[in-house]
Amino acid sequence: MSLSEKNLAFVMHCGEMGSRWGFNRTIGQMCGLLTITKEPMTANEIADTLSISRGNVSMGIKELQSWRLIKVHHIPGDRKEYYGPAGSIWDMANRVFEERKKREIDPTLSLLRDNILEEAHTDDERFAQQQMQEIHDLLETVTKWSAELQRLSPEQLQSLMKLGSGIGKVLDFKDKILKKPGKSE
Amino acid sequence: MSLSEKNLAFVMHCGEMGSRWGFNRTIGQMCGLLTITKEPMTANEIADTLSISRGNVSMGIKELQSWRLIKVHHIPGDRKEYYGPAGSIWDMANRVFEERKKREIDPTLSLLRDNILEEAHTDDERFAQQQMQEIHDLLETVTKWSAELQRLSPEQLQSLMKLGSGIGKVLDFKDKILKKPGKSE
DNA sequence: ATTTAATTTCTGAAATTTTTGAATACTAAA
DNA sequence: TTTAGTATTCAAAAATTTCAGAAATTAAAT
Repeated sequence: MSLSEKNLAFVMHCGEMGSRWGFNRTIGQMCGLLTITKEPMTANEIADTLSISRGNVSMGIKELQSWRLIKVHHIPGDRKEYYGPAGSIWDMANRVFEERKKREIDPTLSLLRDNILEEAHTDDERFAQQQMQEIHDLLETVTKWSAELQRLSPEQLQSLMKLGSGIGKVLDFKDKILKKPGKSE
Repeated sequence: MSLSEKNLAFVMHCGEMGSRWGFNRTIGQMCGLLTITKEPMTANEIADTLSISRGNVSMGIKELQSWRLIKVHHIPGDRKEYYGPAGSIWDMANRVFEERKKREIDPTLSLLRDNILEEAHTDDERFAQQQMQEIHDLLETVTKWSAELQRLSPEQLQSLMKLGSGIGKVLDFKDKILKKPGKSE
């Protein structure tokens, strides 16, 4: 199992970006490799292709599964496990996004909630609390919004994405349109 | 300069989240501290408050400045530098987002572009290239979109964010409304 | 110019993270 | 039950990152 020069370059790039994307080098490489490889690969093939230890691959697989980025395939009469991407590119991006939200936003949101509930005593605390409130509100909006996006049908999403600079126009219309009953929130 | 228990908890939390947010513990703490502290602080105050070395603070400041998250204040007749947040919470979130895009997406986008330009020779390469094309298109859409969002006025953004589940409805209307001329892309 | 106050850079030590590879566990077939 | 093929675990080694503190630098004040 050896990669063409270009494909190798891509896989290595994934490794280098790995840590920025939330995992480590090896896992980034594995993810990249499985994404551009047509047929699912065995753990040993992965290890050989990337020149890393078998144990490392095993850990990497576990991690990628916890991100729900890869899935296992089986071939009848063969007891090896074959790994491939868990879905489309779009699916994978969504998973990464979701998982990162869980790790990067949710814990902070929860801490902020607790903190905001308590009463501020000093002036310093009052100012701090205001700031925390703002952070909280911002994170909550983002959270709600991403949940909203995930709820849209693929067509709607497509439509929204393609909107581009049209978004401003549509927003302006929105006010006129949504003059239905009263409160909605 | 000592922090109340609650504020300390927040600052330490920022430290723990630091690496997930793209910097390291110390820098996370510094960022949190400066954000909830009303008055700008000197490097020494920061070092004392967080019990870290003066040199470390200096490096942290440089890093936070490269993220454009803090700015310097001067007090007439005082040659120390005072550091405070570079803008509102919203501004800061934007900066982090922007900066991370620059670090996490742009390099990949550029690699993918190069890769896609070349011609695929083998079947494996063809498949790989298809996948890369998809990743590329996705990242480009995200990029364009975030640029679009940044172009909106704060009011429009507010409006968009508050939309929540209304987004679906608005999208449906959009098709009817935008039945202007023909192509828009 | 010299002194003084401040900031920045640098180095190696410490802490943390990643990786390996041998030992162990698992599982299906013989 | 045993064996063979496979996957997983985990302690130790390697690599990387972070950090304190000293030395160097810069800039203001005298």
